[in-house]
Amino acid sequence: MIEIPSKYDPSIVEDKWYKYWMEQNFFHSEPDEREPYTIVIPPPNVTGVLHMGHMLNNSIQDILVRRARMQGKNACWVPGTDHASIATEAKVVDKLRKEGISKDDLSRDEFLAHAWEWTHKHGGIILEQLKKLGASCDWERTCFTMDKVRSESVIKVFIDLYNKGLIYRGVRMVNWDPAAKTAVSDEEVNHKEEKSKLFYVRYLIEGTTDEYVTVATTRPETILGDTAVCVNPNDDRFRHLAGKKVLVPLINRAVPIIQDEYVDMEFGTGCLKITPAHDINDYEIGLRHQLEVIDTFNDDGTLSEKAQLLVGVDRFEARKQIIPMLEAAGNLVKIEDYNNKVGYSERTDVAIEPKLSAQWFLKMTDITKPAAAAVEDDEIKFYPAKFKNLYRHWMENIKDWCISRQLWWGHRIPVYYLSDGSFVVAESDELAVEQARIKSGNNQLTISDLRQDEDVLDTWASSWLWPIAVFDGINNPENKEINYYYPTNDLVTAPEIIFFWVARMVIAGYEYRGNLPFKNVYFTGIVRDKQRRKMSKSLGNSPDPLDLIAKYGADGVRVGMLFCSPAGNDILFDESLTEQGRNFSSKIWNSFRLIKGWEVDSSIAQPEHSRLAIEWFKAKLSEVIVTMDDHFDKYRLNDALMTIYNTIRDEFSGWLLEIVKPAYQAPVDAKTIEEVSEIFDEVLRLLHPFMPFISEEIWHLLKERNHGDSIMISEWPKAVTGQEEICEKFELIKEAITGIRAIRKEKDIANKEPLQLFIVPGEKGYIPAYNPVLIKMANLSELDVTGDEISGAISFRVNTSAFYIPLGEVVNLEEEIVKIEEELKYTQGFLVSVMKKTGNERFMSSAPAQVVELERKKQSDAEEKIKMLEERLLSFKSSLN
RNA sequence: GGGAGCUUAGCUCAGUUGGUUCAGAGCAUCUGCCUUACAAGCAGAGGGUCGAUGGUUCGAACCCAUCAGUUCCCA
Repeated sequence: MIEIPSKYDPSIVEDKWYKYWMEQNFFHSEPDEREPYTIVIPPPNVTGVLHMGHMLNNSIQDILVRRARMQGKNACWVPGTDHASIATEAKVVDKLRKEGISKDDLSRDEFLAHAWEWTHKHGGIILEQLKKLGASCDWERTCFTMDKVRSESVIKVFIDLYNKGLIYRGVRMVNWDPAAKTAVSDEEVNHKEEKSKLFYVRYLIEGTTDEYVTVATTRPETILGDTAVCVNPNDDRFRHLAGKKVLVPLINRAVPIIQDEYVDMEFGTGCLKITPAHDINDYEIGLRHQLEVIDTFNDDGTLSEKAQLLVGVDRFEARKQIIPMLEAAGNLVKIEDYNNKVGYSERTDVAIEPKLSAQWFLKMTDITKPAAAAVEDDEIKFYPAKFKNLYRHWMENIKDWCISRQLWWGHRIPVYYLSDGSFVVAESDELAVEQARIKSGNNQLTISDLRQDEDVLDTWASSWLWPIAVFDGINNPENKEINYYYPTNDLVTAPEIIFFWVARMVIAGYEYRGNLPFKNVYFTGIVRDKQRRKMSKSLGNSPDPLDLIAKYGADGVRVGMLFCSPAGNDILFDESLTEQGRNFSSKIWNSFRLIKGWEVDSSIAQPEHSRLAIEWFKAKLSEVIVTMDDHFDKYRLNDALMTIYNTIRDEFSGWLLEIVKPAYQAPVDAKTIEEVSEIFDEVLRLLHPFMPFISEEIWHLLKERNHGDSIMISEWPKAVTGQEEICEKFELIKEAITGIRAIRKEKDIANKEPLQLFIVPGEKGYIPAYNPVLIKMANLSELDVTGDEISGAISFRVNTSAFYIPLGEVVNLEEEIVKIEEELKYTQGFLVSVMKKTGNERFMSSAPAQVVELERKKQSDAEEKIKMLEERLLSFKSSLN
C-alpha cells in the first residue's frame, strides 16, 4: 500500500496536477457535437498583477467551467489580456521618466517600441498567476486586445459604424485629464465632495467709474477667459443693466451682460460669469448667445498665452496667485467657505478640466435599443437581479460615447486627413490613399500627402467586442467557432464596470451578431478588508494572492474567498477565511486517511449498522445533489459550497464514517469499504469545482486509475428521487443519539462507558430497524423496549417516543419533572397556536388545502405528544410521593 | 438635487408567490473532551421584539404607508 502522508501538502500536489491537466490537454476545446459552454474572461490589464479581486472573479469562473465540463458540456474558457491604453501608457511614461526620458522627446514609433517592450516583458504574468489558482482556461486560445485579429476587428468595426453614420467628429466639451493629456469618458470621472471657497468678484460696468456687478465663482483663475456676465431675465435687480458691458478684471476686456434663464437667482449674487471654454454649462449658454470662446488653458492644465496673465502657471497655483491680484485691483469683494463637487479622473486622480476639443463620438441612442430590451426582458439574466435597475437607468439616460483618446498606446483611429481638411476612413494606408485619390480627384496622391488622426480609441472600444472577437467573429462572421461558441453562457464581472463593459458588449453583440453576447451575468462584489475598506496598494491592506496560495493552498484560498461571497455582495476578506479553507482540506484529507488505513477482511460479512448507514448516506447524497444543482442554477455558489462543506464535515465524516468505522485494529468488511469508496468518489466529484486539486489527488489515491483519467472529466453526480423517507428516518436516529450524548455530557459519563437504554415507543420517533446504529453510536450495552415506566432513569423524547437511561441515585426526580413540564408547556403553547388556525373558519376556508392539511397534522402530533408527556409526568409524580 | 438599494444573532449574510413555535447558516463566543483519522479536531450550549411606528390580512421578517439610519450610482 502507498504511504499516505499524515499532513496534506498542497504545494506539491497542486503543481503536479496542474501540469498533468495541461499535458492531457483537458482545458482545450474544439467545436464538436456536444452542447457548448463558454465563458470569456474579463481580460485583466496586460501588465497587471493578480489581486484579490481577480482571485475571487476567476475562482468563480473556474467553478462554473469545471462543473459544466463535468456535466458533459464542451467547456471553453477563453483567457486573455487587455491593452488598457491609459493605464499602460501611464506606466510606460512613468518608467521612461525614471530613466530620464520624456515622452515629449520621443516620436510616436519610438514610444510604441518602448510600450511593446514593456508589454512583452510584463505582459501575461497575470495569466501565469492564474494557473496557480487552478484556472482551467483554454490557454491555446489566449487573446490580447491589441493582437492582430483583435486590432483588425476594432478597426473594421470603426469603419463600419462610421459608414453607418453612427460615428461622427465633433467639437465638444470633454472631460480633460491634464495629467494624461487626454479626454476621458463621463464614466471615467469620479465626483468628490470638496471644501472649497466661493469668491465674490466685482466687475466694473463699462463707461462708469464706480458701478459694479458682483459675481460668485469657485474658479477665479478662469476669469481671464470670461466672455460674458449673465443674469436671469426675471431678476429685477439687474434689469437696468441690459445691453451694457462690463470689464473683465485685471485685463479690462469688455464683455456683454447677457440674460439667460439658466441663472439661479438665489445662488451667490444672482449674477454669473460666463467662461464658455471651461465650464459645460457656460459652454451651452455661450452657444445660445453666440459668445466668443477663449481657451485660457494648455493641455497640461497650465494657463495659456490667451490668458494674458500668469501664462505657464498651473491652474491651482494660478487660483492662489490671482486672489491677491484681484484684491490689489479692488475687485475682490469677499470669500466664503463652500462645499462643491469636483470631478476627478479615474485613471490619474487629478481634477478633470472641462475642455473644448475635437473628438470622435459614437451615437448611442439607436444601437442601444435591442441591448436595453434584452436585459429588460430577461433574455440576459443578471445575478443578482437588482443590477437590472442600474442598467436600465443608464440605458435610458445614455449619451454619445466619446471614443477618441489623445494617447499613443491603443488602436489608432483609421481616419486620414487630406491637406484640405477633409478626410477618408480606411482600414489601411493603401486603402486610404485609394480613397483619397477618388475623393480629391488627384491620382498623384501618396500616403505622405495624408495625415492619419493622431488619436487612439478608448480601450473599451476594443473590449466591447471581446466575446465576438476572441472567436474572430468580426473578421470572419461565419466561421465555425463563432457559430459554435457564441453566444457565450456566463459572464463573471464586477458591477462597477456594468456601463464601461457589460452594457457595451450587449450593444455590440446585437449590432454585430444580432444576438446577445452571454446569457447570464454574475456580478461579484468588491473585495474589502474587515473594516470594509477597499483593498488597495496604498493602504497596504491587500494580501499577495500568491503568498496566500503558498500558505493555504489554492483550494484553501478558493473556498475561503467563496465562503463569504454571495453574488453582488462585497466580500469582507480576512485571512481567517483561507484558514478555514485550509482546515477543510485537512478534514477531507484525514477522512481519506482513515478509510485508507483500514485493513480489509473479505471473509467477514457487512455489519447491519454499516449497511443502514450506507443506505442512508446514498439517499442523503441525492438530496445534496438536488440542493447543489438548485444553488448552481441560481448562481448561489457560496450556498452550493456550504452544502458540500457541511455534507463532508458533518454527514460524511461525522456520521457515515463514524458508523462504519471498525473497532480499534479490527478489519473492515470488503463490501463496506467498497461502498464507502464509491461514496467518497461521488462526494469528491461534487467538491471538485470548488477544490480541484485535493479532489483530484484523493480521487486518484482512492483506487487504481488509468493514465489519462481525471476527476475533472468524470461525471457530475446525478440525484435519485424518492429518498426522502430514508433520510427522515435517519434524522430520528441521529436525534436519539444526540440525546444520549447530551446526557453523557450532562452527567459526565465517558463515551467508553457503555449504557443501558430503555425505550417506551410512541407512534413516532423510534424505529427498531435502526437499533444497530443506535447501539454502536451511543455505545449501548443493552437496549430494551418496554411499556413500563423506568424508575431512577434520566429521560428524553424524540417525537412521541421516550428514551430512558437508568442511572440510579444520580437521577434527580425533581429535575426530570421540571424538564418534562417545560416540554409540556412548550408543546401546549404550540398546540394553542395551531388551534388558533384550525379553529378559525376563515383560515380553514381560505388557506390552501396543503396548508390546512399540514396544520391538522401538527395538531394531532402535538395532541399525542401532550398525552404522552402528561402520562410520564403523572407516573414521575406518583413515584416521588 | 435625481435614482437604486440596504437595515434579521457579537460579525458576515440566507430567509424563494405571506402559512410549522419561523426566526436560520457560517464564523465568533461559552462548556467539556489530547475518545487510536483529524486539537487545522470532536461533543454540547447560549445568543435576535427581524431599524421604528401605523396599516392590510384568518395569519406579516415577507405586502402597503410614514419616519429614522445607512450604502452606492448619476448630475
